Amino acid sequence: MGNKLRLGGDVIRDAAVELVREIGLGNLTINLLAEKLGVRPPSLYNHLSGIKELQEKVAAFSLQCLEVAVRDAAVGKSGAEALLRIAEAYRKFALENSELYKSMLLFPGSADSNVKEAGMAVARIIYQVLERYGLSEEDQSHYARGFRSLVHGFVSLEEVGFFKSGDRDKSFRLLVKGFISTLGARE
Amino acid sequence: MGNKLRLGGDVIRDAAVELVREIGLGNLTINLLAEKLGVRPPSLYNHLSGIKELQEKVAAFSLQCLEVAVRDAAVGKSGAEALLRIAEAYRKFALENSELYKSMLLFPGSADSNVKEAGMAVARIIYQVLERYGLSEEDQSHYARGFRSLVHGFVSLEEVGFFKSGDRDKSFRLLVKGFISTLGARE
DNA sequence: ATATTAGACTAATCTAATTAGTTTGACAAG
DNA sequence: CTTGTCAAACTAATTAGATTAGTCTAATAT
Repeated sequence: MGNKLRLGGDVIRDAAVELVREIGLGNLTINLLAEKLGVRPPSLYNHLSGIKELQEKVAAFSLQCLEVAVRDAAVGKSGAEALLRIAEAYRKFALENSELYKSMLLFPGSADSNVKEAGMAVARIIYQVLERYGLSEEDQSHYARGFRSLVHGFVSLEEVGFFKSGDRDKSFRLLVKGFISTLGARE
Repeated sequence: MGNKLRLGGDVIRDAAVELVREIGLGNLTINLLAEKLGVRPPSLYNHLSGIKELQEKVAAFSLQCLEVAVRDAAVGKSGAEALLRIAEAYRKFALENSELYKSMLLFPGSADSNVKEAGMAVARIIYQVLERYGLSEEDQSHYARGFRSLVHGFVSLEEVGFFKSGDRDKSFRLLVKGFISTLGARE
C-alpha cells in the first residue's frame, strides 16, 4: 500500500504553489494539499512543521519567481531602460500571479528569514541598476526604496481594486518614467 | 441569565477592532470575540453572517480611520504642504496601527463594497489636494494614484521588513518631497 | 395580562489542523 | 537469505473553530 518517497524534494512546495494558483491563497489547506498529492493529511507532517511553514515556502518561492522575472527583464539593459523594464516585469508578474504575489506580503512577515532574504534579493537588483546613476550610497538606497515602493504600491492597490477606471497602464508608465527622470537621466 | 441588547450598534465591530489590535489580525476568531464580549459564540450570528463579514467590518472601519487621519492632516493646508502632511499622517497611521492597516488589504477585496468605497474616499482627498496644481483631469488622476502608490508601497514594504537598516524616515521624506516637486511646485 | 419577538442560550455538526502511535518496505550488515 | 533499522507512510483520535438548529427569556406593544 504505502509507497515511499513520494514527497521528496520540492514536490510538496510545487503542489502547494499550484494549488494556490488554482484556488487562491486563502483556501490553501493541508487537507486539499494532501488530496492533491494522493496522500493522507498527517503524512505531510513528516516534511513540514505545519501550515505556517507551508505558507512561508510559498511566499519564498513567489519572491524567487519575482526576482527571476525582474532580473531577466533587466539583463543586458542599463539605466532608465533597465528600470522601465523592471517595473513592467514586476507589474506583469503581480498581475499574472496575483495569488502568489499576495502570499509574499500577507504572511507572518516577522520570523521567517528565507522570505526576507528573497525580498532583499529583489531590492539588490534595483540597487545595482542604480549604480549607473552615480548617486551617493545613501541616495542610492533611498531611491531604490522609492522605486520599489512606487511599483509595489501601484500594483497592490491595483489588485485590491482601488483604481477604479481610467487607463491604468498609462498611469503606471507615466509614473515610472516620472520617477526615473528625477534620478537625473543619463545613459 | 440572558440579558438583552448587549450587542447593539457598533459594539461588535469595536470589540473586533480592539481584539485585532491586541492579538493581531490573523488571530481574530468568533470564539475569542464572543469571550471578549461575555457572550456565547453562536449569539454573534444574530448580528453577523459570519467571520468574513466581521473581517470586512474591521477593514472598512480601518479605512475610515485612515481617511479621518489623512483628512485631519490636510485641513487648512494646501499644495505641497498638504501633500507632505498627508503622507506623514498616512505613514504614522500605518505604523501605529499595523494590524488594522493590514486588514484593509489582505482581505477578500473582491466582493465588498463598503471597503472599496472607503478606499475611494482616501483617494478623493488626494485628488482634491491636487486640484490646486492645475493639472489636466487625466493627469490629476494619474498623479493621485502615484502619490498613493508611493506612500502605501513604502509603508507596506517597511512593515513587512524589507527595508533593512538605514534612516527610513529620511528615505520617506526625501521620496515624498521628490514626488511633490515633479508636480510643478507652486503654492 | 399576554402575545410577540429580538436576542440570548445549549447542543450538535462540520471542517481543518495537529498529535500519537502503528505499519511497511527499502536497504545494509551479519 | 534474514533481520535490524529508519524513513515515510498510515489510522485513529484530539482540539479548535465556524456554523446551524432549535429552545428559552425578558422587554415591549397591544
